[in-house]
Amino acid sequence: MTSAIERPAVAEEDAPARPLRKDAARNRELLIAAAREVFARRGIEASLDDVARRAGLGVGTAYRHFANKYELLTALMTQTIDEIVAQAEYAATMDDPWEGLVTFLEAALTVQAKDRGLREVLMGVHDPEKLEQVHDRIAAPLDEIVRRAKRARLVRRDVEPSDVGVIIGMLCTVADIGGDEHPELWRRYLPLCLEGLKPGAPKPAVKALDEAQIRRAMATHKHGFPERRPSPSG
Amino acid sequence: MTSAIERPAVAEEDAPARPLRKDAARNRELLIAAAREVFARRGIEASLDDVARRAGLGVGTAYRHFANKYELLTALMTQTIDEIVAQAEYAATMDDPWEGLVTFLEAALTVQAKDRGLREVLMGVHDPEKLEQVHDRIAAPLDEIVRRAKRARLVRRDVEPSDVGVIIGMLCTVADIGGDEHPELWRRYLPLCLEGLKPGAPKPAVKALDEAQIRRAMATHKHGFPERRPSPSG
Amino acid sequence: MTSAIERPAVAEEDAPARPLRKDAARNRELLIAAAREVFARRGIEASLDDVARRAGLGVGTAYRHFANKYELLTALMTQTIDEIVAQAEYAATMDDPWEGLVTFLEAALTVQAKDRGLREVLMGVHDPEKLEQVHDRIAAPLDEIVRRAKRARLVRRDVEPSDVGVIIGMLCTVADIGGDEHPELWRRYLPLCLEGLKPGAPKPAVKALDEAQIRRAMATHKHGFPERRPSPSG
Amino acid sequence: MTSAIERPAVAEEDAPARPLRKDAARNRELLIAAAREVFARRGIEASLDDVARRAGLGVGTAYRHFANKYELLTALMTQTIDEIVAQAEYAATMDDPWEGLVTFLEAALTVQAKDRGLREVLMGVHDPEKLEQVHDRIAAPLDEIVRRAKRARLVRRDVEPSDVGVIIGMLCTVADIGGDEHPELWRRYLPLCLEGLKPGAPKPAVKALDEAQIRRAMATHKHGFPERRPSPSG
DNA sequence: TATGAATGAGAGTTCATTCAT
DNA sequence: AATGAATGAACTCTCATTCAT
Repeated sequence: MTSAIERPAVAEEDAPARPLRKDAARNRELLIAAAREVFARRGIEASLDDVARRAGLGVGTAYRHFANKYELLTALMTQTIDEIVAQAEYAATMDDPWEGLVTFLEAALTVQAKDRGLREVLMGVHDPEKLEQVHDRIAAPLDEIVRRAKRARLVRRDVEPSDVGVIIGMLCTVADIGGDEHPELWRRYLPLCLEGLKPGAPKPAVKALDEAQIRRAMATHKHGFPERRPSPSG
Repeated sequence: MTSAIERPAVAEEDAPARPLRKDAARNRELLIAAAREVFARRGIEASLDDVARRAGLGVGTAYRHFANKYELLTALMTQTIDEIVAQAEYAATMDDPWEGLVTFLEAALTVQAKDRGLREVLMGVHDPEKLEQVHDRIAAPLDEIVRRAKRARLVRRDVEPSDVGVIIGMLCTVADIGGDEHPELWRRYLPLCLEGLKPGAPKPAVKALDEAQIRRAMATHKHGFPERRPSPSG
Repeated sequence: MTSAIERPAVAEEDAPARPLRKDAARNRELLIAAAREVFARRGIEASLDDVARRAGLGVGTAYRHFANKYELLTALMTQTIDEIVAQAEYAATMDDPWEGLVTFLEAALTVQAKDRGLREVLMGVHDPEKLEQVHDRIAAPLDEIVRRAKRARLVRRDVEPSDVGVIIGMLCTVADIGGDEHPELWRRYLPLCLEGLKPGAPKPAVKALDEAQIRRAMATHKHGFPERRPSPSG
Repeated sequence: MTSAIERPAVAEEDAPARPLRKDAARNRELLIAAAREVFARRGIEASLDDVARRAGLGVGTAYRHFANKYELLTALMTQTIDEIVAQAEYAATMDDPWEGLVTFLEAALTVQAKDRGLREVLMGVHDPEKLEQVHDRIAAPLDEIVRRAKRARLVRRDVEPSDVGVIIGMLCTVADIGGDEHPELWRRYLPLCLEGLKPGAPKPAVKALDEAQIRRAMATHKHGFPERRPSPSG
């Protein structure tokens, strides 16, 4: 459940993942924690200076650990994905497949509902490679969760793993709307969404995305991240 | 359905809204169209320079028509809200209440699904006054739509107008995910959401927001738009 | 006589005014020197870009040291005010009260005559708070200078400290007129003004401003500096 | 005493001063009056758009009458100079030379004291040619005023016409300081200055500027007027 | 001729990123 | 390794000036 992130940004390419010196590792965690707080409150617009200051470190240190702001954001996401993957793996083993599905959704939302910056990053991912990794890790347990629910006739045949991802996105939006004042609002719409997956519900005319499609869809640059600009010369 | 945008930003005092010169009116439309395209593709982060360039005009012209970037965004929103309100009013009069509800949702989504910037504005606008106006105009027909559906026992008693607003938001997110490649993806999740409103579906433990709550929630500054600053000209 | 400028603009919170790094301190001085030159020559209309260029630095650096153009101007003014206050304090202790008065006027003018931007700021600053501070510091020695001259019957009874301030302003104008070509022109009009203060000279029909009045008068926004605007970063 | 300005800006070079059509002449006066009001209140920073709006005309019309903002400002000055020249001519004929001198100074100040923009322009003149014309017209009566006062031993031998000009400037500054709240403050400092001209007063060590010098000094570009910028290409 | 829409250079300011200390 | 000063491109907005209507 804790972060699996171990490589600093400076470790180019495929260095053998040498563990960080202890204080460096600590700074990395400080930065991620600070980023989470700052971005959670003010969104991804917040400046890295602010993040660094919150972490009690200099900006330079932030750049030693993360090649750029986007990398830091990605690290946040990765860390969270780690948690969600863990939850998915656990949920995939629960006795009751329905409970597994619900547990997974609740876990994912509980993590994301509190963090605006995180939601922004998760929906606006830029690095197709990174996203591939995420998908590679979540695909199996999510598949399993959905497959078991289908086998037990708890959800329709046309339901796909991508549906679960989309539903998480939808409920993130509800969390956005609810904001700090109604942090549990998404819980109203979770059963609502689940209801529509049940065998009794009509099968929608539009098909779900398959795995390749959802990968591509999410990898498409959608959210206001600037193209990597040419580095300032000075 | 017609545009509510009629006065250029320069009308400062109490000018009687004299109609624009033909070329100015055309440029205004060019700007709005360009803004829609640019913001639709790149989000509200896009610069007014880019909008003007896309319109084939100078920045100054943009500022002649809209006092600032935020006003332009608002104009876009207003125009669309007009359309949606019109749709709501129409839907509220349809013979079949269910068809009315579905028609309204489809209409709203059809408009918003294509426009990321618009969705950002609609979810993130922080001009409470403007948003009040929007709510003031949409409240009555939306109320009517929901009331009729409830009276006909097509949706549960605990369903509120705010639920419809939230569902629109959720489906906007789906549109975001679908992007240009799967522009109809949201149609898969519309029936799914509707299913959850039906009397057969379990009543969620969390209550819907009432009107005052949803107004407040949406008015809360979420998406980092700077406060309107006083002009520095003195 | 020493500079009162010690904290960089970045010290936002309650940092204990840690001394600047050596290079930063040097750049700060470069900036102030450049600002003095540029504003002295071209007035406060000159752009910060020009100031930075003259200092051989980037604009960003100017903004690291001064929150905005206005702050830089204030820093300049503060530095000079320090000098003038010191001169006033010294002049107030001179054996010969008349020599004290003249010495003070000459000192103040010598400082200001060379610097158009400074004169503009001193006459037009509209930060009432800052100006209050200036007055607070200069009031006592100036009072003393005038009081001693009056007690020694060297100037009329109706002369007020504000007269000295006004005379400085008048001579600044002469310096303006003289420009670089006649930098000492103001010295012609200094005895002229002093003559009018002597007991033999007729008492003017119009009374001098008292301290409260001159404070108000000088605090009134006269030279079009924009209000400090709230930062748009939110 | 009324304006002697008769040529529109469009009359290039030395057209034979054809009188303007009546409405054009009226617009010209409207513009100058509006400019006076606007610049008087807000200084020369005010925009031409504001001036034109105040005149009830379009900016374009302003540019038909004045080649640029600076020309308009100059027209203001010229108009005032006309008044002052007329006053000078009148004062030069008064029986009592001292009364003539005082009358002239009071008249000049009365005109200028009320108008901040005017003072800014008068001190910041740009067009050496225009200034030459002004000097050419004021020189004779001013000379006469000073000569008569000297002949009657009312002022020292070293007093020059330029001294009177400088004193006007100094008192303008007092008017600046007095602002709207103490519009008569300059009257306190007029006798003060005059006292210093009297034969009893000591002769200053620094000599007055002669006519050529003061012409040059005032023609020197001192105040924040931008170099004529290259016209925008679009 | 009069109008006011259009233009774009330029101003103040921010912030991701680099680099000297 | 850590720091934070420096950089400059980019952004929003203004206004003198031009030009189509």
